[in-house]
Amino acid sequence: MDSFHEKDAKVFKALCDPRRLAILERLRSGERCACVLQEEVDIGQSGLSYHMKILCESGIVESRQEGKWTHYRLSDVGCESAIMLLRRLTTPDAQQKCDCCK
Amino acid sequence: MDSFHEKDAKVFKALCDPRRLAILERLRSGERCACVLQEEVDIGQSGLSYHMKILCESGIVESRQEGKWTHYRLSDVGCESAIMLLRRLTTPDAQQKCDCCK
DNA sequence: GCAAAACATCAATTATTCTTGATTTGACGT
DNA sequence: ACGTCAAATCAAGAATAATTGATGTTTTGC
Repeated sequence: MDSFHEKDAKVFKALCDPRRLAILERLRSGERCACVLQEEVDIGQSGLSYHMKILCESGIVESRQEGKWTHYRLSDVGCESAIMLLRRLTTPDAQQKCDCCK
Repeated sequence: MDSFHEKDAKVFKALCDPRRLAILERLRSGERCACVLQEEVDIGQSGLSYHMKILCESGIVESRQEGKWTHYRLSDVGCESAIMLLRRLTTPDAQQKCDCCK
């Protein structure tokens, strides 16, 4: 299919899993390291890592390495561009009717 | 899992498929009946019906019956509330740090 | 009432995503 | 260099979602 729709879909794929939404909700109150997130959302280590990768690749979350810890936080830029994308996708264009709608 | 996250995820599930994004894009330029959409996005009849159901159930699209035709259009209310949901999910809260972030 | 058109639904297959435990990698302290 | 801890990656299975063709439903025209 169209590659730009694939790319847009990726952002929403990051948002369409309840566990990832639970993670996002935790990050709203500030940066967190993986080990803390893991407890807060009650998930296994490899499971958290899997979901964090998806969130980071979508651009909504960014990570910061500090020694052996990884800290995650919401990305201002990523979040804002996700909102703008959604707005763009749902904003009406020029008003044209198809044939069968007169 | 938390049922409210399940419910929120549903909106984004509607948006995370490239074919559905292609459909949305078509609807931006105005209402369309299923038969026209089907041609425009090059999909089979039952496939379109499947995707339209998901879009309608998310609230982003609404449908209107006219005889044997079904017309679909973007829902102002649904689109706006999807944007507000995304904004809410990505807006930082009170700034608290977890223990290991000092 | 019958046939056809426009969709919706169903059922079977395929594809994708999620989960889980095991292994690997990289950083740190000793 | 070795052991340990934090995460990432891998691999196998389970769960979900998408595709496709067949069947069902409703409306319209005859």
